[in-house]
Parts: sequence; C-alpha cells; structure tokens
Amino acid sequence: MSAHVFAAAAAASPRGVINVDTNSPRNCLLVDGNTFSSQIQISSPPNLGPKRRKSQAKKVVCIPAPAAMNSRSSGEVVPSDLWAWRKYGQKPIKGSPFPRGYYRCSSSKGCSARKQVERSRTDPNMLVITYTSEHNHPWPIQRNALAGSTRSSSNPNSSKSSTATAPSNGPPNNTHSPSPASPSPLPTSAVKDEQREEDMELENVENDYDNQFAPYRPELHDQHQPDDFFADLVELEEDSLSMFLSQGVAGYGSNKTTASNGISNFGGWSGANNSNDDRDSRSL
DNA sequence: CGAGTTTGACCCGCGC
DNA sequence: GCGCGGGTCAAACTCG
Repeated sequence: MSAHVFAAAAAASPRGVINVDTNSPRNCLLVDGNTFSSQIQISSPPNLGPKRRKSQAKKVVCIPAPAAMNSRSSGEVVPSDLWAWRKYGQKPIKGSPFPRGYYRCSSSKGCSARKQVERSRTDPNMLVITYTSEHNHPWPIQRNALAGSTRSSSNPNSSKSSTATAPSNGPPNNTHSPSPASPSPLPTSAVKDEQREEDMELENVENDYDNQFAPYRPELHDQHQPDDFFADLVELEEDSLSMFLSQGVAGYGSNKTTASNGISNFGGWSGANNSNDDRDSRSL
C-alpha cells in the first residue's frame, strides 16, 4: 500500500489555480508507506486576487481508495479523518467518470474548512482529496463534536454515510484510548480492518505530510510565520504529532492495529486563510 | 426531532 | 459578451 500526497498552493498554476489533475495521480506525491521516502512539493499561497474563489490555497492529498467498502452509492470512497465533515454537494466533473463530492467541516459552526473528494480519472484506485481553507477551531473533542454523525458511526458498512464522521478514530486529545464517545465501536471484522487500514494510510500520509510540510519545531512554535503555509497546522497538531510519532507510524507495516487510533488530521491544516470565501461570507 | 445526504438550481470565475 | 464548468445553496428526503 502506498499513499500519495501532494500538497500545493494556489501558485501552482498561472492563474493561481491549483491544477489538481486527477488524470494524473503522479501529480500527487507518492509516499511509500513503508519507507516514507517522500518528496513534497509545496509552494506558498500568494493568495492572488482579492476574491478569486479558485485562488484559495489548497492541499491536495491523494490516497489509494480502498475497496468500495467505505463507499456510498455514488461509488466514491471517502476516508475518514478526525474532523467531522458534512457533505453539501456533489457534482459530476467534466472529463471524469467520477463525481466530486463537496464537504465542509461540521465540527464547529462557522468553520470554513472544506474538502473535495473525487477519484482519479485514470486511476480509480486513487482518491484525490482537496482541502480548502482551514479549520478555525481546535481539534474536536470528539469527532462528532457538533454534528450528529450518528449515521456514520452506527453503520460504518452502510452504503450511506461513511464520510462525515467515521467512528473508528478517537480524538487526538484522547490519549490512545478508543473514543468513548463512539456510539458503536466497530466490531472486529474485516470491515474494521479495512477501516483501520484506511486510517493507517491516512495517518501515515498525514504524518509524512506533517514531517515534510510542517515539522514541529519548538523554536518556531511561538513565532508565527506567515510564510509557513502550515504553521498553524503544526500548532494545532502538536499533541497529535507526538502521538503519531510515538504510536501511529511505529506500527505501520508490521502492526497496523497499533496505530488505528486515528489521528489522521487531514483537514487540520492551516492554509492561508482566507477570508476570500466570497460566497460563504454571504450565507454563513 | 435532529443531523446528514441527495440533488437540482443558481452563482460566478474564467476562457474564448 | 457569452458560454462553460466548477462551487455552493437549499429544499426534500433519509436515518437513528
């Protein structure tokens, strides 16, 4: 198993638009789960244009889409991460046989974090997740902090709801104990393994991502660097990272269940925030 | 009943 | 200026 991570910012393209070419999974950074031999390309978001919707900084994460175990009717497989995501739209993308799902963070009201989930056109096994904007709140105490997510939790194997709030992962604040808030712990089954495996991937991706993008550096911790695209992320994830390093990654490849604790803080990045959310400012 | 999902319509950026 | 296509809204629906 390998995970692909590609991080980029709006500067990636002439118009300041990140070209998430789902045709080419190679655009995503390949992260070998075992060796972590990765190279991450990142460019700081200049935030061109006053209110260019497409100019927003984005973080693109490509992960291998596991089987349709976690899929919904549309066929998209959405990995779970720490944050609670609520789907607010889905659109067919021209040129792609797979629709793109639009999610926004429901962990906190007013959080502008969003993500788009779509499959790679050429490699249906690859899932391209594009994170936009940042979370304006700390880690949720529990995944479904604000939003119900009851559906997802209680029926992980259901064709519906797998995305928003997967129950398998406990909050990072939770020191390696299965989330007590989890309404219905997954049974030890193949499904669980799938989920765990998936989370494992995410964790490793994220961990690698963190290491590459925003390695936690105490000396830098208190000085906010605007240039550091993910500086905030580091601050937010300090605890989580420690857990990562101590538990999650260590077990990868050999003892997958070790890291099933799930700290895949995919959405927990801090982009150049934004305020350019021209649309949402209207209705939110 | 509350929260999430679905889905069609609408808005708006961007290329021509 | 026009049309295309992506992104978002919001009503209806589903589910626990």
